[in-house]
Amino acid sequence: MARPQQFDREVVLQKAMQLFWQQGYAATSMSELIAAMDMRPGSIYSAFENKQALLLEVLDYYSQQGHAQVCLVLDEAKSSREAFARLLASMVHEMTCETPAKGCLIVNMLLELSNVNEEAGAHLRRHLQATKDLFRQALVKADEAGELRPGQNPDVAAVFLLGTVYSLRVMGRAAASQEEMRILCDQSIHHVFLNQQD
Amino acid sequence: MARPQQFDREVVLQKAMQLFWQQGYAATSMSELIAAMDMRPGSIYSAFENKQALLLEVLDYYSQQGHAQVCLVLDEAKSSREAFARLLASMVHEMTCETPAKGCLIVNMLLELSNVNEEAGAHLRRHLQATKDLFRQALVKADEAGELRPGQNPDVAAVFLLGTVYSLRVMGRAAASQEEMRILCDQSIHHVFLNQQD
DNA sequence: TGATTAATTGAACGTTCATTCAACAATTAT
DNA sequence: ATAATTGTTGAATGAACGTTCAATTAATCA
Repeated sequence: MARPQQFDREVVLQKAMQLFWQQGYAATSMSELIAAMDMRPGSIYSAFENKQALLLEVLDYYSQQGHAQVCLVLDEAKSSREAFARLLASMVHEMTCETPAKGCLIVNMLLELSNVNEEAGAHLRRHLQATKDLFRQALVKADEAGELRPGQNPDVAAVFLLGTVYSLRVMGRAAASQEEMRILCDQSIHHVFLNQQD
Repeated sequence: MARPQQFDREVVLQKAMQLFWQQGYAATSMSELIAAMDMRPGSIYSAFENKQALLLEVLDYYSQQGHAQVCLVLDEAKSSREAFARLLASMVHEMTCETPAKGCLIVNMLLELSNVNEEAGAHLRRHLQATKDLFRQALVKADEAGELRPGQNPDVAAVFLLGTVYSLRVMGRAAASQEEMRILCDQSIHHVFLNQQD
């Protein structure tokens, strides 16, 4: 028995996410958010509390989507090597299909905010830890299936592959070429996994 | 025949650098710079033009110091393997000796600014390209000395090792452990270089 | 010593920022 | 219809931002 919301929460969250992703947190003003979300100040503040809370909800939304994407790719491939190769390749595509590249919202915000915004920093580190756990989980199976190179183990490989992801995220913002990124991915995959014919 | 400057340009640049490094560009206000540099607004503006120009000079200063440090380490070690191992180890130390870790000014600023500050972005990409060139140059010698693993070459290895540096920079801000960083470094060095006994 | 030059000072400027709120609109329940 | 409830609106708010500038200070030179 009241007036219904005119906006779709997920749609306006995506609009806000695009801006934060492209420009960063501090460089995105409420005026720009108001324009992009097509909402008036009062509506935004009644729906999201304030700019900080809006950011946190955007981060959670991105995080959830990211993890779903990772799980999907890791689960449907027929080997761990192929799974991680596809995951890295999709990131290379993501880092190069737009100019200028937006990079990764999480890594961008980690480097912009982790020292000046404790709450955001905690969200971001939690996400990265969860991603590492997903990697590790997939690599335990890979190890049991004998897919890992001698000297590798799930813990080491998870650190190494997450590091490769970080590299790609930075290279994206550095405007590195697709070729360089592919080289890095190939090297990393080759370092962790046995060749398929083995 | 005029009043001499009261401040040492390098000293106040370092003060400004510390703030930008710790907090980022947007999160560092002129008020904070005024306090840290112990200069009044007019002095800062007459010496550095404005906040943007101050940043660019800080970036150039950091860049110059960074390259000097890289050259030093790469030149004085008795093998390329040891040179890069020491370089990465010093970065691990840099990423973990302070809490919260400041990371790397260049990578921090790249992820905060490259999409919203064209001039800063250009400076940052130029620095990263120069670093890659330094790496490549050292790796050409390593290749000639037969230090590289089969399948490696200076171009590929430079991309890979610069990627490792990016990983460390992000891990620093993610509050990763020294142990994780050491694992990543060991893996990368082992991937690129032959074992010393070979 | 007085003139000249340059550096320093700090109050003040206009702008933009994130945020608030009273008035208004749209829906449901009675 | 009317009351009750909630969402929307947009002008207004105070604070903080980067920046400016007239006045002052400190040095050199004639």
